[in-house]
Amino acid sequence: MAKNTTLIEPRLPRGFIDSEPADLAAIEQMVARIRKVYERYGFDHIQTPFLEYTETLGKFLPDTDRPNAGVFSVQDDDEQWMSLRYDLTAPLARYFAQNYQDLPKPFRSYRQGWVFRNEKPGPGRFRQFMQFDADTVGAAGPEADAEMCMMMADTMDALGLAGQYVVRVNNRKVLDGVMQAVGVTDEGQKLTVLRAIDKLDKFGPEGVRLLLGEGRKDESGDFTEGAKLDVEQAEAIVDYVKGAKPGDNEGVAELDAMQALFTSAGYGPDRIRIDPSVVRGLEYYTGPVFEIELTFKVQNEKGQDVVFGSVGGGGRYDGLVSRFRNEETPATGFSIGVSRLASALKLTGNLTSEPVTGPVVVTVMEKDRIADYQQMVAELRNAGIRAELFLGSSRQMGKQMKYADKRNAPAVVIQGSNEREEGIVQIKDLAEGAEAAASITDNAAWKMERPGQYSVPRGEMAEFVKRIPAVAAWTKANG
RNA sequence: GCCGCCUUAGCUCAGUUGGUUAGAGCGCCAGAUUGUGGAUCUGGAGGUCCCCCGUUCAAUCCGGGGAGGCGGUACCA
Repeated sequence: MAKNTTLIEPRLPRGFIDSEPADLAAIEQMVARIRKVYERYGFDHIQTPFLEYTETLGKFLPDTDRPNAGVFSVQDDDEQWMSLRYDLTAPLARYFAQNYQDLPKPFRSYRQGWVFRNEKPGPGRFRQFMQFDADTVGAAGPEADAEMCMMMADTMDALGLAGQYVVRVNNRKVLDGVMQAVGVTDEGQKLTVLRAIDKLDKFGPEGVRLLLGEGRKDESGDFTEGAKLDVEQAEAIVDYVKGAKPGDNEGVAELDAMQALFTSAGYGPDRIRIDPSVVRGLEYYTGPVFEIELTFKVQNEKGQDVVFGSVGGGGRYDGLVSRFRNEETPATGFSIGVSRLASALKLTGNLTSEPVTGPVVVTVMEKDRIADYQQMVAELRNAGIRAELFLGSSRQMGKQMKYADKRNAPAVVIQGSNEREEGIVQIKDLAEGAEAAASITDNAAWKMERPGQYSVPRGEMAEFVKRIPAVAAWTKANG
C-alpha cells in the first residue's frame, strides 16, 4: 500500500468514549429500569435541547472571552452565546419558568440525556455523560424531599443494587446553624469549611481537621489550603461531623420530619441515613441535600482502588427558578449519573454486558441465486427473526462462517446446489456446534461431523430456525 | 488549575550501559482444508521507539520544552 504521510490519526477527544453494542444494550436496560420507577412515582417525561443560551445556564460572559470555564460554548449567527448543558436542572428551571402558565403545579417531571462538562476527566468521569433526573417544582414541604430519597433508593434496588448503596441525607440549614454556633461568619471561610466537611469519607476525621485548620498535603505532595479555624472551632465542627447532636433549628426539624416519613414507609438506615457530612452543591441548595454512595470498593482495570465518589445526588433548590421569575419557587430533585454508575458497575462486574445476539446469516453459495437467498432472509424476518444475507465479497464458505461467528450469530442457513436439488436447506446451530467442537481435536473430523447441523425441508426453514435456543431467546426478549 | 507516574507493533510488554537489519506473546491476514466457525501447523503484513529542540561523529536511549494517558488533589453550577 502506498505510504500516505497526511493520514489522520484516528483518536477520540479526551474525556469522550465510544460505545459498543453490548455497552449500549446495558445502558438501555439501566435507563428502562430507572424510567419505570420514576413513572410509577408519577413523574412525566420531558426533554430539553442540548444547547441553551449561556445565561440560562447561569454562566456570565467575561467581555469578549469565550465562556469556556467548565462548559462548551458556541456563538450563534446573531452573536448570542450558547452552551452545551452541563446538567438537567438549569434547563428545567428555564422550561418551568417559560411554560409557567400552562403547567400543573406542583410540576413533576423527569428528564434523561447527555450533559457536557469542559473539565478534566477522572475515573468514571467523562466530558459527555448521561444523567437521569426527577424534580418536583412548586412543593415546599419536606415530604417532597423525602419522596426523592425514597425514589433514589427504589431506583437503586431496581438496578439490582439492593444492599450495595446508601442514600445519605443532610440539610444545609443544619450546617449553617453549626457554623454560626462556632462563630464562622465569613462567606469564603464558610465555603472552605463546607468543602472540608464534604471530605470526611475521603480523608477521615483527621483529614477534615487538617482542612479546617492550616491545610492538607495529598499523596502526590500537592498542598490544599485550609479554612484556618482555631483549634476549638475545628474541634466543634469535627465533633458535629462525628455525630454530636447539633442545636435545634429549622433544618433539624425538617430532617426529623423526613426521618419519620422514611421510618413509616419502611426505609431503614441501611438504605436511607441522616449523615452530617453530606454537603453537595454549595451554590444553590437551600435545604435538604442527599446523595447516593456505593458501599462496595471500586477498582480500575489495573486492580488499583479508585476513589469513585457519589453516583447520584440532589436536594432542595428554592432559589433557582427565581432567576427567571420574580418570586420564590420551591423545588427539589435529584439526578442519577447513569454513565458514572454504569462505569462503576462495569468495573465491579455488576453490569455484565452480554454480547449482543447477532442475526441468522444466510450464506451465499451460488452467486447467481442472490434473489433466492434474499427471499430466505425475508422469510426469516417476516417470522420475527433477526436475519441478514451475507454481503461480503468472498464466496468461500469458511469466510462466511467466520463472519457469522464474529457476529455472534445463533445460526447460519446454507443452500448450495446439492441442497437446492433436494429441496432442502442446511441449518447450523452455531452454539451447539461450538459446544460439540470442544471434544473434537482433529480438524478433518470436526468438518466431517458438522456438529449442530441439520437438513431441513426448504418450506420448514423459518419454523426450524425459530426453535433454535439462541434464536428463541432473542425473539422472547425482543419480539 | 496544581502534584506524581507513564508513553516502544492493533493490544500487553521486553530491550538497547548512545552504534549498522528494534523483539516476544496475543490479535490480524493468508495457506494446509477450491462446501463449514473452534483446535493444530506453516507463512505474512504491521513501527517517524509520542512530538519538537538541544548535546554528540552517532539519540528510541542523555538534557530541556510540549502533547497525550493514568492516578492524586482542587473545582464541580
